[in-house]
Amino acid sequence: MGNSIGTSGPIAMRCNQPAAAVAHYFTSKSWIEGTALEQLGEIAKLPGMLSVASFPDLHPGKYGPVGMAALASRLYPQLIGNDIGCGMALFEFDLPQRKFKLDKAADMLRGLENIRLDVSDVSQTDRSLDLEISTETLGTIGGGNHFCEIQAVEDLLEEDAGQLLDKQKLYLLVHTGSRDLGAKVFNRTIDVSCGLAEGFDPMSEAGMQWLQLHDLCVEWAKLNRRMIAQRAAVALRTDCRLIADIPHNLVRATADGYVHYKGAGAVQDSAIAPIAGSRASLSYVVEPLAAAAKSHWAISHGAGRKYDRRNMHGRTGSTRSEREALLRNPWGGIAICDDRKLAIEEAAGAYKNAGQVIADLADHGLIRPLASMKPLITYKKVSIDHEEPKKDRMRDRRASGRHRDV
DNA sequence: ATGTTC
Repeated sequence: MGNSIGTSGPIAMRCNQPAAAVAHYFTSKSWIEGTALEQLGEIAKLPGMLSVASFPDLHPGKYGPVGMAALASRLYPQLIGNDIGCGMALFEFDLPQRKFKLDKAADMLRGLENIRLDVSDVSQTDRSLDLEISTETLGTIGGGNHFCEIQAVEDLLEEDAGQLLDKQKLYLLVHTGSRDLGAKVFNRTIDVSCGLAEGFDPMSEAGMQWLQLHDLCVEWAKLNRRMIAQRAAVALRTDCRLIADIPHNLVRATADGYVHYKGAGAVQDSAIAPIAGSRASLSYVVEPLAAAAKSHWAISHGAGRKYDRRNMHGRTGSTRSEREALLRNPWGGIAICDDRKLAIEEAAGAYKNAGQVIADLADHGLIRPLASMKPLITYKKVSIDHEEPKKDRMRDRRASGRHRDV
């Protein structure tokens, strides 16, 4: 019997192949749901799986756990899912904190996604891939856990952190991905393949096709984060500068195979990386260390969910004070989210403590925490009523004829 | 995750 790894045969040697080693880069202080660990075990048994790393923000996902990096000789599109290229990007505004008025800035940000963008250099169609490139959704946040957030440095945790981050300035953390484009690619991939369970041989037609579409989504998602930062800068009448952009939903080819990052920041060649907090915990800026080579150059991407979305309904938001609390944080910051269901799903209690995530990663020598960042304005979603720009701001904004359910 | 979808 030959080794099925690297072949595209429909029957893989799932039973004969020993499970890949699974490394845990978390401590007992991080609570990990049993389902997530079971899913991790299933991933390790996939054909061609070589090594799996898991992180303290690990939690269950639809096709596998979120918060892991998996090295394999085969390609598994379902491990990446539909939001191909999703990531976190940190920008610095050329705006001193002393000039910042929370309520005024929040009002200015409300029209964020209507600010005109020049997308003329984004090709509309990729003929070789038979794919129409979305431009309407470029520069938009999306739903779920996506956001863009104005932050300020809470604490510089290392002496040299002051060279990278300025306590007087304002920052923007953008968390979003490839929107409808990635979804289109994923749905197409599911449609054309008889099943994704055994993954793709990277040299097969289907494997190469997916990887090409994937690369496009990764680029589009990165551009999307830049466009959002650009729009936020225009809204606040300032400029911004990219500090770090770390994708956490993608595949990277290496000499050893293909690393599947699922909700795990791909930090190779990055001097610093943002790790998102939640409505209840600070975000962090960290330095990935050389030891991260053993975790396939992956680290956590955020606090990690404690409760899934459905589980959150009924837990909070029933009283007026609870509803108001959904849009405030302990540092005096606010959230812009007109969608109450979304606000409940993203409530403070839905997430684990990002501080513990950071501590666990540091314990394992993967990172050096540089700074904690406090949330000032978290932009999530604005309703149709608020999408119409105010008359006196029509100059640099475009009226939207689009509609969406909220 | 998706201008989602039961």
